[in-house]
Amino acid sequence: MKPISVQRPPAEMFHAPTLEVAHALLGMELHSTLGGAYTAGRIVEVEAYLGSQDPASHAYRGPSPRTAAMFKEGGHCYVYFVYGMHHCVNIVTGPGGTAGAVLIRAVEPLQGVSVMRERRAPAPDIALTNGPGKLCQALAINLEVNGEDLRHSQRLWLAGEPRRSLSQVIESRRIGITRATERRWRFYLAGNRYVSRILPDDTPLRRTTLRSTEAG
DNA sequence: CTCTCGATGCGCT
DNA sequence: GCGCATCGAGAGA
Repeated sequence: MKPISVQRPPAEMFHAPTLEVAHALLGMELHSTLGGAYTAGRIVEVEAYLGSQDPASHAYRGPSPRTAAMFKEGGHCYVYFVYGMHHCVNIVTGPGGTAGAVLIRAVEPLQGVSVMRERRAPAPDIALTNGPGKLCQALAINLEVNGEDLRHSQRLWLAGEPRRSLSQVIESRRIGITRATERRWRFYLAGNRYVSRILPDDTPLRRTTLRSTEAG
């Protein structure tokens, strides 16, 4: 069994710029007691959505009943229902009134794998949590916890230390959207088995500072 | 492996 | 009506 963290991250991490929160979440853990069982997974793939500055964001045109949770303070979650059958979960970023969010696209199972198998049957183990809809099913995440404060919740919460090194992070274009596809705001852990998709033009994340010339 | 397509509910134009 | 931050099955390379 892989080690599980019990410590919640500092609440300040959710007030960093959304892209930084997306990076920091990689490697952290998402824990759930929803559906009458304890399940948890390590976050291995995320996408950033920058609210009013991002045509691909559900919040681009401002708040609506559906997207109200995105406008909460950083550290809450935004859960939505899509394609008539799937749920997806986001970590909200920034101060209240703004709508940054980080979609959790894949986790690596850490706890409650047998329960995940029951919930996801007949999927093979590799497909338990390697997609945004799949992981919500495995962790029993649904609209019941839309808007939950993950900083204090006993039903759904984050654990572990925010990531600092970006050396194992791959940058990619976002999956399944039709707008703003040129913005490479999908990030995942290099080599991780549970990443949902590898695209031909994926590249290691480049540092944006201290970099005056192209790579040699 | 890749591509295509149907399922299925709901928010928005 | 249209389209959707998806998934799984099936066909073909």
